[in-house]
Amino acid sequence: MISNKCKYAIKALTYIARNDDGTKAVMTSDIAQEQDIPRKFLEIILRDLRNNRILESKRGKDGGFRLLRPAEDINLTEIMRIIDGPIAMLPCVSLNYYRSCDDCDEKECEVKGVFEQVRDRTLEVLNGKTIKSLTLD
Amino acid sequence: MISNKCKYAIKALTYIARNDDGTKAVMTSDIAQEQDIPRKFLEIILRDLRNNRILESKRGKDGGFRLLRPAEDINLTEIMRIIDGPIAMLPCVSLNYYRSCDDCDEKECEVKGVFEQVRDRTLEVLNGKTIKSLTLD
DNA sequence: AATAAATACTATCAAATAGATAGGATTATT
DNA sequence: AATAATCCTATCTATTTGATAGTATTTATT
Repeated sequence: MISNKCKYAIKALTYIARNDDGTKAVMTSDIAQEQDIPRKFLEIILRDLRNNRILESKRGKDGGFRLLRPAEDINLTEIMRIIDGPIAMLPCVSLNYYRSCDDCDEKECEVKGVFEQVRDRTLEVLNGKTIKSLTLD
Repeated sequence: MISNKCKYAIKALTYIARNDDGTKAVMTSDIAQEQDIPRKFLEIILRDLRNNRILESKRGKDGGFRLLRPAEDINLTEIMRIIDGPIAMLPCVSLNYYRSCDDCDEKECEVKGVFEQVRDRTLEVLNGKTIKSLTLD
């Protein structure tokens, strides 16, 4: 399961991609209202995405958020890793958040192989998905 | 991520499948020691699997656990669903634990489609894996 | 019948995570 | 100066995770 937070992040980014007309930034309150996301919680999420160089922000009146890169260059995996951490189902199989298992010898672990396959198939799908591709449905 | 509990369950079942020689049941303490799983925690897991008709148990001296069905008839998905619940990454996309989203209209949700694909690819792998297949590595 | 050895059951607990909410500080525009 | 937006810090509650403790019950053996 991905967290609600992560789903909110994806929906927010998609909304921003769709609604940035180039004239002014997209406001938290608009996103919150349109996408039905708790506003204060969304603030945290957007700040997080900004700190991770997915968004840029502008403060003060007419402030808001804007994608720092083109929507077709922002991959879903990147967002999921920022918000939720590993995509893999086992730490010992994670490409970006690898941690070894205490309880098994990785050389002969039977479970590991299965979840490497799951990871690869999952990434085959997710690597093909960008914020841009989500706006085209 | 799957829980430790779920990984323990899979490892325990694989151990039982490999070590049941037909003469006597496999004991919790042996599994715990060999697979490096906290014994009391493992008790809970095995009881859970027994209550869900994956294992049968025998109490008292020479007691222990045994698969209720052949290892090739016990699918990984079944174990994962018993221990961790849904396999899908979103409730609204789960085949066995469906729950609707409060915050989106499923008819036009852009996020849903992606995670349906992930679910399908994941199940393609997991549906092909049984406890038996894990013992053959 | 007593003993030993196993599972079954109930209760509890600590730490982490999820999912927020509150309130004020800061910045930019008008 | 007023307004409207993000930024920041702190806090909170409920749930889940990952266990541990202690006792009751059952079975095989002696």
